[in-house]
Amino acid sequence: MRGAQGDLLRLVATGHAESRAELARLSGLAASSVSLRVEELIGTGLLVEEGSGTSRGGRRPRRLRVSPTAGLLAVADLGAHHARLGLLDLSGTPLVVEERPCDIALGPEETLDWMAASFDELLLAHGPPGVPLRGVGTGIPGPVDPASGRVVSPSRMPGWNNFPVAEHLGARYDLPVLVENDANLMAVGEARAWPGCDNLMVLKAGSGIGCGVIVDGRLHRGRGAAGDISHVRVRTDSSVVCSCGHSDCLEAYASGAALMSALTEQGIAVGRPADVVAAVNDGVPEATALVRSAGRLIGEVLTVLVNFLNPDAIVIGGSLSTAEPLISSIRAAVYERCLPLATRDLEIAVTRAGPDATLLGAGSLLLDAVLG
Amino acid sequence: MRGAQGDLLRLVATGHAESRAELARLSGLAASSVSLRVEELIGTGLLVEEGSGTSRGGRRPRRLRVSPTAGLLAVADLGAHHARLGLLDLSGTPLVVEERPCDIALGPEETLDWMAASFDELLLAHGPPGVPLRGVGTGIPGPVDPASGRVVSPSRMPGWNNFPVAEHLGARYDLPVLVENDANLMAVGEARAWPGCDNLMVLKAGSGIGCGVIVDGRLHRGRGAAGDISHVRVRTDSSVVCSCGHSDCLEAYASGAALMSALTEQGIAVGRPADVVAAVNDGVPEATALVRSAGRLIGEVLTVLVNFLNPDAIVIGGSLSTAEPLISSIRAAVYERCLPLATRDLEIAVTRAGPDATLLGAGSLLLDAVLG
DNA sequence: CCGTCTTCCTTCGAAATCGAAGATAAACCG
DNA sequence: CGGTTTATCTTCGATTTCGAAGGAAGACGG
Repeated sequence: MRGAQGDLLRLVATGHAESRAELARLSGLAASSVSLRVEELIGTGLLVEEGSGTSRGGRRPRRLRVSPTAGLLAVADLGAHHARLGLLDLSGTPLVVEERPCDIALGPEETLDWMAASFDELLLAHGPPGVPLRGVGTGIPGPVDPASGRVVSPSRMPGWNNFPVAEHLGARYDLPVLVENDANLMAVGEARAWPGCDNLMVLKAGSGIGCGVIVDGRLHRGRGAAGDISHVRVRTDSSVVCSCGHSDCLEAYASGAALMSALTEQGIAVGRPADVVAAVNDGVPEATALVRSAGRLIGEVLTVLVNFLNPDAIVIGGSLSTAEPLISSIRAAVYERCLPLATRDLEIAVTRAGPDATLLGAGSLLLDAVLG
Repeated sequence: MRGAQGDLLRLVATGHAESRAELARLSGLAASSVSLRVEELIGTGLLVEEGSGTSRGGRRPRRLRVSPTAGLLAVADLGAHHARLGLLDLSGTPLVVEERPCDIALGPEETLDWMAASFDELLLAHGPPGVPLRGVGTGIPGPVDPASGRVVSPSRMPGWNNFPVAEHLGARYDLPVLVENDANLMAVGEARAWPGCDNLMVLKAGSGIGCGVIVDGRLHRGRGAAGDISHVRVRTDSSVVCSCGHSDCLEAYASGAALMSALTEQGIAVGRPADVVAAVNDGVPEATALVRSAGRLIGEVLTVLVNFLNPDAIVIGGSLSTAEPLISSIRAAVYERCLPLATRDLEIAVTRAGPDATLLGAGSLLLDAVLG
């Protein structure tokens, strides 16, 4: 699937184009060439024509879709104690998504074997017969070197340091394999839900604080470590030493883990970040106050980045994103302190892609590899 | 000059390619197509063949250059009290650069007329006869809306707010016109001097503190205001209100203007940022101490941005960049506090492009418009 | 000095792409 | 309802681009 055909298929798969005319506009190819290639793609069974779209004033376009029988992608979002696993078709649409408990502290081999076994189960139970698996991807809650597919100095993944995840998966699957930081995948997944927004900051507020950056419509990796905001020094009265060795990191005050231990110290039992949200929603004043101050600290850090990057939107996801006070205090801090020029058109909102954003992002990046 | 021919010419003009073979590698076109197009470009007088390059193990390439008679670009770097003006050929090489005193506080019309008159003088004195002017560009020490070419809420340019600079220049010159923030142009100019570095932060330390950002090899504008770091809140003991209305902005402590007024208060006479550098180099302890603490504050702000953007290099230019203590204290702060993953391959260095970086950047962006 | 290698560049038939013109289909509007 | 407008899609000859093969020019090594 190379060259022009791959480009066209990708445009349809990613939802950017739905008709031959749109393909012509977006690909830069002549309409006649597009028709030719599309016929071929329909001939090979990768594209299907499906009804007609909505008119833009003239003849209605004949809607194109990636064939549901063209292939499947198996994707995962590994978390500390839970993983989300799913099967997508080649348009990135989920067929099935499941959340299962797991424990990455068991180490990479065991965890990845478990993941593969889970994929097999999903394929057996939900994979339409005869539809081939075309790619495998997973999000990792730690830094990943994009070139080698290795985990690099993760803070909360014992036994994973420098483990060649992509290589390990590649040995089992003779398919394109994607390994990427979970916040980065989440950002890619969100980006598809924010058409017209080419510059996004996507915050993952869960046990840790992650951030993925979309610049010019594409994931920004820098040298592999871009998007870290959790070890920024924040201004506080107290002083706490973070796991990274420095003092007063954002993570030590505003991450789900930090909130949980603070609440526990105050005698309020919480076992996972969602419990913090529940406490806030139940009107537990200590929880609300803590979440508020976490939002303020996060917002103050974002202030610097908003002035610098001048994004179209800040999207907040992760398990803490359902805590309303978090969002509003982030908003307050950003709007108060940023330059008017930077916040004039800035939207600060919760995830549009929902809890599957990471899986959708994995699908999106995998498509590039599969259709490349 | 559209399509494939423009692409080829641009590759030669920007110095990326020097031979047909290199053009083929970089453009993705077949070698045969390149030859065809290059012959045409030579035929129209835009390219010339000039001797041969160095062998890479086989036959020596026939070196290609943009013809010196293909055209000229007139570029300017407007500052508060001085402007640099220059003529470039279409490969972006300066024919002549001059620095002249000016005063932007006289307002846009008068300043732009003065600029145009200066261009005319330069063309008369240094422009080879018969070589046409092909584009005009200028850097502005304030925010510029890239789409409209207007100045937007500048802090130190009385009378310029919302003035349509591009339109005004376009009325005088029937040519491509470029109007862009000076730090952004400087970043583009530096980028050409840092091959292999696709992600750069370029700091302009002069009267103000500007920053241009190169992401993936291209200037990042965001919604037009990207790159601002001067109004970030810094941690200090004292408290100062900035011109933007907030307190403790970086600019209020670490800009050349702030250093000048602090030195003046201590009875040391300085009239421009270069005087501060001179005082440092003369071993005036107050000056050195001030510059050190400015560097530390700047470095602390950069810390956040380095973790987030994970650039290949931070380049420091502007008139304060020759103060060695500034550079070293920025380095110290960044290396001390950033994540090891982010600083592992990070270079922090002074400008390679020198004082003409802004002019070179203007030339580079203008080329895109001229050859587009 | 002479053969071999590498790289650069051109030649020429094959293939892909373009673009103008026309056919098709639906919205819009008196 | 029928003409007008708008947009989508196809047809087909002209143009561009490709790519394999070969010639040109120098490096390298005996």
